[in-house]
Amino acid sequence: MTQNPFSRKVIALIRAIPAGRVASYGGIARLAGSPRAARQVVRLLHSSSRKECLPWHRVVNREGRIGLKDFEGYSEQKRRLELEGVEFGPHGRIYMERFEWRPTQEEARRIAPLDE
DNA sequence: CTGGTGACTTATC
DNA sequence: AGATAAGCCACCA
Repeated sequence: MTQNPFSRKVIALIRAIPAGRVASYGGIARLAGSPRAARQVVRLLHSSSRKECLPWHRVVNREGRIGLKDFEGYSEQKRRLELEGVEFGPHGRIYMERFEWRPTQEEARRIAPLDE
């Protein structure tokens, strides 16, 4: 399991993304208290998405585009999202203004307390 | 310790 | 819109 606070928060936050919504790597990192740690979110998705049963497909990049390459599961992620009602526009870009999950400060703190 | 790496992001052109 | 560069940070060989 992940012991350090940052990792635990990231895991908790990803788990909290509602179906039909998405979050960005940087957004999760920001909610977890480290705005610059987007690449650590990626690392955790690699190491824990399966073991922690995370809704990994709900995490995309800031532009609303899927980060995976075609041979890495791009189509599976897109399929999972579309199944949840997430809509893609031109250039495989999700309408983030409609689908990005933006919890309030209080919700975020409830999910990932700052004092761990 | 050092250097390489990544499902990123921001700034610039 | 696409390309490039630099910053980022935890992990790992």
